[in-house]
Amino acid sequence: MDTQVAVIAPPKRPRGRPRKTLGERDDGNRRRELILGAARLFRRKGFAATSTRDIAAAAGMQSGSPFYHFKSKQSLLFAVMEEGMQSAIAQQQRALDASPAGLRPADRLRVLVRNHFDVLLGPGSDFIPVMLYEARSITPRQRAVIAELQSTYEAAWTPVLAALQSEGRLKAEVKLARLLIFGALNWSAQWYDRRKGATLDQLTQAAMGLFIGEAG
Amino acid sequence: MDTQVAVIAPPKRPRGRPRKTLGERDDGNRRRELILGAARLFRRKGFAATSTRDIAAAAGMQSGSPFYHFKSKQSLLFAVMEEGMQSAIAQQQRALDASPAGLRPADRLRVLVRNHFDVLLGPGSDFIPVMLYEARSITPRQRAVIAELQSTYEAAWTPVLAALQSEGRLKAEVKLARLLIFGALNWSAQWYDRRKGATLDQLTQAAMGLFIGEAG
DNA sequence: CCTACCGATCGGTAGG
DNA sequence: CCTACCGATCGGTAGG
Repeated sequence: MDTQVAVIAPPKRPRGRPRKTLGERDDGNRRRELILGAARLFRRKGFAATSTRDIAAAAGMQSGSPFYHFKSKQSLLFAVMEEGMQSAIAQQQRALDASPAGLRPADRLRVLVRNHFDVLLGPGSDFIPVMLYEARSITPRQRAVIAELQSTYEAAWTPVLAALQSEGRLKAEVKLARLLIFGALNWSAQWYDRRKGATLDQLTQAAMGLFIGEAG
Repeated sequence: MDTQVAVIAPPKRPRGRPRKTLGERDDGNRRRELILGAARLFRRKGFAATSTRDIAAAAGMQSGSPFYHFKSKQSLLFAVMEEGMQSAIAQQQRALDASPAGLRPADRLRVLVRNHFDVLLGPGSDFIPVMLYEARSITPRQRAVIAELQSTYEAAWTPVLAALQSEGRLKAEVKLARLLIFGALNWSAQWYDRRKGATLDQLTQAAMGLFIGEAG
């Protein structure tokens, strides 16, 4: 009679994993799921308070598996930030491309502000808030990469603000104005509730009124 | 011959503790040192990434000693926030009391903005940034206490903004304007560097220009 | 407030 | 990607 070593078989894949459609490869899919889940958790609980086990569970994995895709928890955070910035840049470019050619500075600013609220508060957008609030948890080198992406994003704003200033509609130094404006917008990630209160259009209207006296 | 159990005597009080001046009691002093050190560490590294050992060491204590003064790490965080808000309220009240009686709304706003920058960016003021960025780490009940204090602080702003709006100088809904304005100001805690760049007066000027078109 | 300690949890890894 | 695990660290406590 041979000895039964494992009396109780461990449940196989206790949490449901996303089933693959026939013939569908998921090369980078699990990696994406990790990034998505991490973004959500990092935003809700903060980077330091989120365990890699939380993240693994959110993707239906075992506790050690995230390290097959990412060499460290920190590199996962960096991936969230980098991906967030890259898609924000792309989204902003699309918004600008979709707007009429001869737009006057005030209307151009409105496009940028409205799009920024989308990036920040739109559905499924935890990436940018995480980037904004967890910067101290990445290395200086990683921070430099993110800063570079931020510069690209902000580059679209500077000429618009400069034009408004020379029109006399923006009464503050451009560089400080940009910092203050981004503050006003970014802070909304802390208080905005999609389910109640203002719509993103109303928010945009209020911001435009505040910054350049554009009446509703 | 008796057995020597402890061969190497542990160093007594390896870290220098603050020496007491003759006759000076330090009833609440150590508690204050803990709060002060915690505020600095929470701001620099974040609540979750700061260990109670870090905090103890900053106050020259052993690792278990903070729990003689606070029942948990979280209650220490709450103490930082509560104390921060209470002194911010007091400081704002002093600023208002010290300003001339018949001040017009725009100048009253300037006093509030300038004082807010002081609260936020002045020397030794880690308390408010910690309160702003670690709200998710306290209990709902504690959050309610902080929210009450914030209401008191903000109460001074609402009539000023309402007056500016009816003057036509503020072109946005008062409630949204207040949220956007606090965002613009609060965000400065993320980027302002006391050692370079603008002074707090210049910051105030830029903010006034942006919000109500007050030219330099 | 210190000493000595505990149970829990954490990020990460070797080997498959 | 899972299994099984490790060393380190953490918040907190009993007893003095």
